[in-house]
Amino acid sequence: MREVPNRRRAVLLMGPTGSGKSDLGLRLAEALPLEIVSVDSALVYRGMDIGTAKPTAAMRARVAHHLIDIRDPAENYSAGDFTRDASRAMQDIWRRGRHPLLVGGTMLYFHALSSGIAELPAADVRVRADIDAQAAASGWTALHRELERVDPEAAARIHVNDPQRIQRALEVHRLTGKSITSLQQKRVSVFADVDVTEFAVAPLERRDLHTRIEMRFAAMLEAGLLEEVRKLFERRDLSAEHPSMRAVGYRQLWRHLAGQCVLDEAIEQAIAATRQLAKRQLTWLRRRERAQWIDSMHPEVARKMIDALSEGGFAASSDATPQGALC
RNA sequence: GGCUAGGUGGCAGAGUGGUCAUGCAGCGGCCUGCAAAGCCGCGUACAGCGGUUCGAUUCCGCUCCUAGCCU
Repeated sequence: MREVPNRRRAVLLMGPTGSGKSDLGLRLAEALPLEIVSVDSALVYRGMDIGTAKPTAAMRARVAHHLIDIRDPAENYSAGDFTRDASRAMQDIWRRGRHPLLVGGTMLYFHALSSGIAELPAADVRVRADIDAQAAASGWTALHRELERVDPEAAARIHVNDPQRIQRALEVHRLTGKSITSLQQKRVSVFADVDVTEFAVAPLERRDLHTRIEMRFAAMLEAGLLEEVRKLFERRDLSAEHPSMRAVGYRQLWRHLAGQCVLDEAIEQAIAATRQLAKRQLTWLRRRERAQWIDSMHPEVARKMIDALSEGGFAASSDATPQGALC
């Protein structure tokens, strides 16, 4: 008698860049009735494969992956877009009688899913251009003062040197006439009625993570990352300002292609930027009280996780080969 | 062996007789529609040993080390 959970479940697999979570996700999904939902702000872009360590076509043929290659690099993607796309993907998966395995390192997206995200207006190019022009003319301090008038609470928590957030708060106010603080009050978690299991995977030692990051970037270059970036660089409609081109690795190699630094410098900076990204991801991870920490350097991580999930009521996938779960 | 110029925190690089360089890296943190983004915070460093001085990273001497030149 196989247990058929009537409650909707979801498994979260979170980890810093280079922790090996994609491979791990694949193994879990092959052993259990799971489909992968990518939680990654860079994997959404088509044509950005090597530098994002995107799961290969072969991997994606073995297990269903969602929210990968859904945007052109010239387009923008946001936490709001993600939340909408992810809920839809999860609904579909549940409808198929399976469970979503959310794998990734974009911690704001996980946060939006768990804590919910308010219904705010999307970014508005015109309003942003206006604000930028104002900033250029009178400085961000003046805009921060303006925010103080319309939304003192936001002004109190947003630092004067944080243009990105000052702009967003002002933008929302100009678009709605209401303060972002008041609008952010009501938010609904996508996981309100879902049984969520959270895993945080990372090497126990920071040194190990740094070594992996360095080796992985070298491998990416070997695999043709510079050529991949060059293709994007040569597109007339992309610039260094595009969010996609601000991604780690792409940004630094773009600078090199633009003649702003030599290749060695770009490489060094890209690796440092990756380490910094991983550090920020770990800061988010430490705050997730419900996460079970898994040492990604341990040889049997996959086995342990599958066991943990099976004990938690996940039925083994009937078409899964046992070996796939072992190593 | 002699002469000259230097030795500043992990690296780069200013400076001063008695509060603080700074940048990069690193570490900690923040985080609600650009998040692989944006932002905040954190370092008795002044080669060693003596001396002068109320006080020395800063002045003097010696030692060691480095670079260049000379024999």
